[in-house]
Amino acid sequence: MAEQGFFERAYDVVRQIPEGRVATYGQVARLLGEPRKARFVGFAMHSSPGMRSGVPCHRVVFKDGSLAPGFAFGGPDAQRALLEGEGVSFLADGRVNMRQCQWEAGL
DNA sequence: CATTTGACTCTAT
DNA sequence: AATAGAGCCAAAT
Repeated sequence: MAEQGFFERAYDVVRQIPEGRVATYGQVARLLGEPRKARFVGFAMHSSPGMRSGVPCHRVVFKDGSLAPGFAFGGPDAQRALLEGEGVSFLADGRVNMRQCQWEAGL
């Protein structure tokens, strides 16, 4: 089963994100070996079947720890509640505490 | 087959 | 420090 596309590979990486942890689009893209395709990672999420397929797109955030305002699965507000439910820490700015919850592949 | 677009990121001002 | 603009590359039309 080779890669059916960049998207499928992106889902595979995002799917490996443990609970209570978040990853940036760029980081996921880097794990794929293509740090320049950060845009496609997010693009893949939008086009992806969603968490229904086991792709926790809500665990994927910007490098700043912020989300995609208006494009989140129901609003960044919902994502905050969801991540908090997984044990992710949040800042007063409404951004994920990357320093504490950014997923580190291979660690 | 060529053009447009897009959940990003970096660099410059 | 914050804001603005350009770059990137693959998939969809």
